[in-house]
Amino acid sequence: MTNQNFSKTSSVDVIHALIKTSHYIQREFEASIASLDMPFQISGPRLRLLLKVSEFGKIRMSELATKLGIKARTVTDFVDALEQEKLLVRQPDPLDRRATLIQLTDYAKDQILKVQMCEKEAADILLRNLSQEQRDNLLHLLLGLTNYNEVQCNFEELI
Amino acid sequence: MTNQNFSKTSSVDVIHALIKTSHYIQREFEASIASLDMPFQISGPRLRLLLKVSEFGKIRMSELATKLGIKARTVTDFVDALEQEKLLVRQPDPLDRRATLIQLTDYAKDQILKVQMCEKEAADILLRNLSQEQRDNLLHLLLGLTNYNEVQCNFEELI
DNA sequence: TATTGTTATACTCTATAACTATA
DNA sequence: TATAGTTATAGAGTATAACAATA
Repeated sequence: MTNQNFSKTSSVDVIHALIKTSHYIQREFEASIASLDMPFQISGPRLRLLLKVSEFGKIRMSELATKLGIKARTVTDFVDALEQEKLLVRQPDPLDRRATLIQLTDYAKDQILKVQMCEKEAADILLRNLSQEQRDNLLHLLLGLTNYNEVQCNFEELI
Repeated sequence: MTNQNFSKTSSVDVIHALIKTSHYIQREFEASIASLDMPFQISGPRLRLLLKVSEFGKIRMSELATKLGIKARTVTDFVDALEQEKLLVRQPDPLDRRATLIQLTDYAKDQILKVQMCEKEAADILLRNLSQEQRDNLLHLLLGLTNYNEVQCNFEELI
C-alpha cells in the first residue's frame, strides 16, 4: 500500500473516486437498513428527514424543506407517508395558523435507535481497512474540501 | 487547521461526512453541466452511460447494464432517449441476432469533450483548498476504503 | 402583497413481470 | 431451456405552477 502510485492525481480523478466511493457506501448503508426488516418503509431520504426532525424536536415544514435542501411540496409527500407509518405527527403551529409543526412519535424514536445501531455496524465494516489515524485524516480532508468553499453545504444529507 | 480536532472520529461520522461531501459535489457537478446549456438533456446517469459506451467503443446493451450496475430494462429507456438526441445509435450484433450493440455518434464525442472540460473546471474549483499532496492522500484513502472490501465496486459511477 | 402548505401534474431513475425473438 | 431486449407497469424522489388560508 504505497502512496507513490497515486501522486500527481488529477482533480477529476479525485472527484470521481469520491462520488464512486460514496455511491458504494450508500448502497451498503441502504442495504443494511433494508435488511433490518423494519415494520415500515425506510430509506435514505426518509431517514434523513426523520433525523432532522429528531434534531429539532418540533420543526415547521417550511423550515424542514430549507434544512434538507428540498422543496416544500416534496416535504408534504414525505410527511404524508411518514405520518401514515405512525412515525411522526402534524400539529398546528400556535404562533402562525398557516404553519404546521412536525414532531416524531415515541415509536419513531425507538425505531430510529435501531436504525442508528445498524448504521454504526455498517460503518465499522466499511471502514475496517482504515486505521484510526487514516479515518481522522479522511474526515479532515473531507471537511477541508467543503468548509472552505464559499457555497456552504448547509443542508445535511446523512444518507 | 489543526488535525487534533478530528481525532478519535467515529466511523459513522466519517461515513456521513463522505456522503454529505459527495452530495455537495454532485450538485455542483450537475449544476456546472446544466449551466453549459447543451442542446440536449444531460444528467449524471446519462453521462455515465455515454462515458461507458465511449470506453468500449461498441458494447451490448446487456453488458452495459452489468457494467453500470442497473437493469437491462433501465438501459432500454436511456438508450431510447439518447438515440432520439442523436447521441448514440443501435446496431444489430452480427454475432447474435438477439443482441444490440450501442455506439456513440461523432456528434456525441464532440459534446462529451465539452462536458469533460466543464467537469475539469468544476473539479479544480471544488478541490482548490487541497494541496497536491492532500489530493493524492484523499484518493489513496478512498481507494483503500473500497479496494479492500470483499464486495467489489465493479460498476462505475462517475457522477 | 408575501408566506405556508396543499392539490395537480410531470420528470428522472430505477425496478419487476410478462413477452418475443433468438440461441 | 436460457438469454437479449422490449412492452407494460410501478414506485421513490424530486420539481413547478396554481390555489387557499393566513400573515
